Amino acid sequence: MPRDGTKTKERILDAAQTLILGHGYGATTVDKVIEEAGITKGAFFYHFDTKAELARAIIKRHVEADLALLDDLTAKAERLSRDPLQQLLIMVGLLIDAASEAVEAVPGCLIASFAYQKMEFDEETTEKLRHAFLTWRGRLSEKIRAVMETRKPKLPVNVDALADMATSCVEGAYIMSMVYGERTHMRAQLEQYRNYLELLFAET
Amino acid sequence: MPRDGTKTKERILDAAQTLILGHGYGATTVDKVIEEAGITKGAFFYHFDTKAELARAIIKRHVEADLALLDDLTAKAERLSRDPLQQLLIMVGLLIDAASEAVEAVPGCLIASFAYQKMEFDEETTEKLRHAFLTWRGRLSEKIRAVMETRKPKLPVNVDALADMATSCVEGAYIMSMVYGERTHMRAQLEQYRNYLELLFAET
Amino acid sequence: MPRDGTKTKERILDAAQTLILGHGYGATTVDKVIEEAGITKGAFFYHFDTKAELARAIIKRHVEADLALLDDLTAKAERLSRDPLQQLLIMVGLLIDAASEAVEAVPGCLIASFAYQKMEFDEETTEKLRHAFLTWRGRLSEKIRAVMETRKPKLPVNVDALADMATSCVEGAYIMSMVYGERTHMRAQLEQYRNYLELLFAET
Amino acid sequence: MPRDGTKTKERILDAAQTLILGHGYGATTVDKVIEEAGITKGAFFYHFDTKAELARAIIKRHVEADLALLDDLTAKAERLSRDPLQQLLIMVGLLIDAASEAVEAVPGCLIASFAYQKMEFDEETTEKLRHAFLTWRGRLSEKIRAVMETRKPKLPVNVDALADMATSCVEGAYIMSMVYGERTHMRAQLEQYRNYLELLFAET
DNA sequence: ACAAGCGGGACTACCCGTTGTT
DNA sequence: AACAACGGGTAGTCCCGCTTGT
Repeated sequence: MPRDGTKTKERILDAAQTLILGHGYGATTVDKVIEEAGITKGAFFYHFDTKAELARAIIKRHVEADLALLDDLTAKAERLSRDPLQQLLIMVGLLIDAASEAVEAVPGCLIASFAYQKMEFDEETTEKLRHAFLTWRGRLSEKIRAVMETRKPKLPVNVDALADMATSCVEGAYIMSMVYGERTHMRAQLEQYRNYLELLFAET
Repeated sequence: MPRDGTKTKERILDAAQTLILGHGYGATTVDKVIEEAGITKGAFFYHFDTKAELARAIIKRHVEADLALLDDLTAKAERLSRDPLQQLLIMVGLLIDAASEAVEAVPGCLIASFAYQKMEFDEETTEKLRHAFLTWRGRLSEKIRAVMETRKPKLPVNVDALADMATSCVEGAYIMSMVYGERTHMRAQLEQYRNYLELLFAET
Repeated sequence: MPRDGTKTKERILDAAQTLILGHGYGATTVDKVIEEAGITKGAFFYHFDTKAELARAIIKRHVEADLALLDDLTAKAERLSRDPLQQLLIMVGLLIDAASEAVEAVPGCLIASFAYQKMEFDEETTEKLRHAFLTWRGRLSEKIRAVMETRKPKLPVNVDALADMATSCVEGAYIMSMVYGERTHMRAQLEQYRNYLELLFAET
Repeated sequence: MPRDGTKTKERILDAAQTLILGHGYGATTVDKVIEEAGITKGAFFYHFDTKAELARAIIKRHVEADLALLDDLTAKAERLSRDPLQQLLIMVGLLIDAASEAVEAVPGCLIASFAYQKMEFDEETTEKLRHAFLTWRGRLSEKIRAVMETRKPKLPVNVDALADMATSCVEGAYIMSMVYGERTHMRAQLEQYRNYLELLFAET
C-alpha cells in the first residue's frame, strides 16, 4: 500500500474548521490552513481540488458527527427510561453535557457559520444544513408528541417550534459564548429549555 | 456648496450590510460594495478610509438602532401597564412584532455575523457586540427581578440566563430562517419564550 | 480630463505581442508582460480583465492593421496603373517591401501564432483570423479574375488557390525566417510568387 | 520480465503532439498529457525526466519521420524517371498525396509550432528544425540544378528560394487548414507550386 | 513499470488603497 | 464629492517533479 493520506486530509479539515469558526470562510485562506496544518500547497490541492470542495467536506463531516450525536443521545435516553417525558428530559440533559463539552473545545457552530455565509455556497450545501436541523426537529417532535399522548400541556403547544427551541438555545448559547468570551451559556440556556419542558408537562 | 454625501454614505452602508449578511465580511469586497451601491472607488474611500472603518460604522449603526428599539419597547411597555410581569410580557410581545418585521426585511443578525468572524476585528468591535447583548440582558433582568419581588417562580430562576433566553430565541430564529428559507421562526420562537415566562410566574 | 490610459494600454499590447510571437501565448505570463511594459499588475488588470481579453485585443489590433495595409496596397496599385495585371504585380511588389520591413521588426505572424494555439481561444477569435485571410483572398481573387478577362493563363487556374498563395509565401517566409534566423526569405518567397504570376499571364 | 514501456512512451508522445499542435507547448501541461494518454504522473516521469525532454523527443520523432518521407519520395521519383525535371515534378506530385493525407490526420506542422515558441527551447532544438528545412532545400535544389543543366528557365532563378517554396506552400497550407477548418489547401497550394515549376522550365 | 502522495513555486485574477484630475 | 487610472501585494489554483511504495 502506498502512502496513506487520510491523516493529512483530517489535519486539513481540523485546521480549516477552527479557522472558519474564528475568521469566517472568506477570510480563511488556503495559506493559513496549510500553515496551521503544517503541510504544503501541493498536499492541500492534492486532497481538495478547490477551496469550495474543502467547505463541502467540512460541513459533511460536521453534520455526520452532529447526527451521530443525536442518535447516541436518543439511544441512551431510550435505554434509561420508558416514559416519553423522562426520555425527552434525559435527552436534553445529555445534550447539556455534550454541548457544554463541545463549546469548551471550539466556541462556535459550523452550521451557523455557514448559514451566515450561505451566498458563498451552492444550494446543496445549504440543503445539508437544513437536513441537520430537520433531523433534530423530527426526533424531538416525535418525543414531544409521545408525551402529549399521556399528558396535557399547560399551554397550547406548537410542536415543531418547541422542538426547534433546542436549536435556538444551542445557537444562542454559541453566539453569546463568543461575544462574552465565556463558556457557561450553553448549560444555562439548555437548562432554561429543560425547565420550560418540565413546566409545560408538569403533572399538577 | 459641496454635494450632500450623506445619502451616498447610507447607500454604502446598506449595500455592505446586505453583502456581509449573505457572504460574510471576508468575502465582502470593496469592489462588490461599490458595484452594489452604484458608485466608484473614489467615492467609497472618500467616505471610509479603510474597509475596517466601514465595518465599525456598520455595527455602530446596527447597535444604535438595536438599543433604540429596546428603549422604545421598554417605554411602550411601561406606558401600557404598571405590573412588572405584564410589562415583561408586553415587551416580549412587542419584540415579536418588531423582530418578525426585521426578519422579513433582512434575514440575519449583524451581531451574530460579526461574532462568527470576530478574529477579523479588534477588541473594540467585540466590545460593542457585548454592550448590545448586555443592555438587553440588563433591561430584561431588571424586569424579571421586579416580577420576582411579588411572585414566586415555579422553578428556581437564573435571572441572567432567563433574560439571555430572549437573545437565544432571536438568534436561533435568525439562523433557522436562513437555513430553512422561511420567515416564521422568529414569531414561533419568541412565543415559546413568552409561554415559558408565563408558566414560570403563573399565579396558581 | 482624468489621466489618459491609452498609452499604457498600447504598451501592454506591444509587449505582449512580442512575447507571444517568441514564446507562445501559454508561455507568455502576465508578469513578463508587465515587466516588459514597465507597469504593474494593478494597471494591467485595470485595462484587461483577463489574459484572454488581452489576446482578443491583440489580434483585433493586428487584423485591423493588416487589413489597413491591404487597403493601402490596393489603393496605391490602382493609382499607379489601370491594367489589372500591372495592378496585381504592383500589389505584390508593394507587399514585398512592406512585409520585408515587417519581418525585420518582428519575425513572426500573429495570425499563424494564434492558429497554432487555436484551442486556447474561443471561436470568435478564430473567426477574426479567418476574416483576415478571406479578405486578402477576396481582394486578390478580384484582381486575378479581372486579369483573366483580357488574358488567357498558360495553365488552368484555381483562382482562390492562386490568391491564397500570397498568404502561403508570407507565412512560409515568416517560419523560415524564424528557423534560419535570417530576414531574406520574405522577399525571396514573394518574388517567386510574382514570377509565377508573370509566367502564368505572360503575353507570348 | 518488466512490462513493455514502448507502447506507453508512444502513447505519451502521441497525446503530447496532438495537444501541442492545438494549444501550444506552454499550454500543454504534463497533467493534461497524462490524462489524454490515460496514465499517471509516475509513468510519465519514468519515461521522460522533464517536460523539456518530452519536447526534444517529439521533434526528434517528427523530424526523423519527415526526412524518411523525403528519402522515400526521392527514391520513388528516381525509380520512376531518369529526367531531372520529371523527377522533380514527380516528387512534388508524391508530396501532394503524402501531405494531403497528413493534413487529414493532424492539421498542423510541429516544426512551425516549435518555431512559433522557439524562445522556450534551447538552440539545439532550433538546430533540428533548421536541419529538417535544410535537407528539403538541399534535395530539391539538387534536382533544380540538375534541371537547369539541360533547360534554360523562363526567368532568372534563385535556386534556394525556389526549393524553399515547397516549404512555404506546405506551411501556408497547414495554417490555412487550421484557420479555415478545411483540408483542401495542401493539395491546392502544392499544385500551384508544381504549375510554377512547369511554367518555369517549359520547353517552348 | 507504474501508482499515490506531496513539496514548493509560478500563474492568473483580484483586492485594498492611492493619486492625479475635475 | 467623485472618477479613472494605477501601485503593490495576496488569494486560489495549477504545475512540474520528487519520493515512497508495490
